[in-house]
Amino acid sequence: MTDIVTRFAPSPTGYLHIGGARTALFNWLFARGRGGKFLLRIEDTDRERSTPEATAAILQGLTWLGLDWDGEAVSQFARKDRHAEVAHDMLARGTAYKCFATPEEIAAFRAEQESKGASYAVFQSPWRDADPATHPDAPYAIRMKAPRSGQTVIEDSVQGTVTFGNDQLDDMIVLRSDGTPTYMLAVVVDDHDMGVTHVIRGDDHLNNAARQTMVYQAMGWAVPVWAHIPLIHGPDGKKLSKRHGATAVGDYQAQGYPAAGMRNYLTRLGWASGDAELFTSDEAKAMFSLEGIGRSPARLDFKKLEATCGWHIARSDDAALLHELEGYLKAASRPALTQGQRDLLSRSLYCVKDRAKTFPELIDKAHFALISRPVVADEAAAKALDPVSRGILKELTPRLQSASWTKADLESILNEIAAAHGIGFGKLAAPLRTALAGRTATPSVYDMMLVIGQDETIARLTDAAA
RNA sequence: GGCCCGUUCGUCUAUCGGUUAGGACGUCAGGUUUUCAACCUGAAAAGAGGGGUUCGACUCCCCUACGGGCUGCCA
Repeated sequence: MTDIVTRFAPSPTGYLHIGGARTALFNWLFARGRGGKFLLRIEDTDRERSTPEATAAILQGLTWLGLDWDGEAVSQFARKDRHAEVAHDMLARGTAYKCFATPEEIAAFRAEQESKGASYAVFQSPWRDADPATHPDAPYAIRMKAPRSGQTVIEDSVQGTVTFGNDQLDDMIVLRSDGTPTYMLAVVVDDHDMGVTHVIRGDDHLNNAARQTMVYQAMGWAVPVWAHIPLIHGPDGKKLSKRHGATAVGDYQAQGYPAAGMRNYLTRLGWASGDAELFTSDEAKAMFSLEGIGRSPARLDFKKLEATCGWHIARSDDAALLHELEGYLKAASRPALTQGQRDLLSRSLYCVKDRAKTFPELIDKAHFALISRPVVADEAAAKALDPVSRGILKELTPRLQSASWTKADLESILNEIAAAHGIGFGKLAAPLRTALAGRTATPSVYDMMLVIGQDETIARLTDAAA
């Protein structure tokens, strides 16, 4: 069994799309779960549309998601000489030919076919069987000499056996008249040279697989295992677009979704292994297989994404969580934490992290720890502070001065006060909550007091009682 | 137009000829509770339509409908 080699091959024409990220994830899971290699290749042969900024954005997106690749990212453009070499090799083998047809001639051919109402218009170059010597000095493109009859069969791990009639496939150009390779050639040459054994990519490439198979055959190379995965759709079932909101992985980071949750959610989108729903990346690597990939496009469901992320946040190590949260603040262009906030937030994580689904939510739950006096109460919280409750707070303060500041001690003091006034604990907790956080929805009053400490607690209660 | 792919609860999915069609998110109803969450229990909720094949089809075949992809000297 040869070692498994997968790759992710985006074109750097924009940010890393969420669908592309999932494709990368599947390749990563498959390779990493089987001791194989996961390679990265930037398909930058289209010089017009490729930008270094897009390349940087893609690498950044993969890095944030935690999808590490082996070796350096390969630039497809840098390999253009090798591509040309293979094209000429095909020429020498007689599996390709020089075509002098101009784009105008080809366009005219298509227009004519269309006007005749032909069901399909596969361009048949007159140069396929002509002697190139009759037209020696003109620029030419190199076209694949594809079989005109019979069929080409794709054995796809996801889609099954897919058969194409060769009469549907034209003699595609492998090397343009300016000497640059087309995608169809470059992708095959690179995958072969890089030793790629499994091509896992979007099913928009399924048709291409047939033509690419012809290149493999023309060169006598082993065809890789294909796995064409369905694309991701928006919540409305339509093709994912800007209109649906977040389509770039960077958007998800900026919205505060944790990377582990994104990986888990994206793994389950279009793939399943029994009833497994929530798992770590190590578990995912162990479970992942091509057989588990679904055949129909999946829709994005933000509610489920959030639920998944909440599970991961709750289980995160505090230090790692804090670190990632700070990465979120930066990505979202929010102010960084002060050292004091960092400490308080760190101390409060235990009582807020199992309540938050995203980082902004986590920060909101930890509001009581991040604010400083004077605590400003919102409208609903302010209602809990009436003359009676202020009196109780006043009475409570001296008791807290001498408390040992453990949960048990605080509990007995508060229960005692509540009992003394013949009120339920809830009646006492409300004004406390207002005094400590200025809000009606907070962690437990004990946790808040323990996190902010004795001095700060007493100061806030004194403020509120005044 | 041609070729190719797809279609199970609202959503993600399990099922690989025989199940009361299972799980998860969401929704709804209870419970727990110092608030909000979290958590626990329960409920409603699905095989696109039509033909076959078979003792028996969600599962296999065909047709239709709907959705998607490809059809470039883009990737």
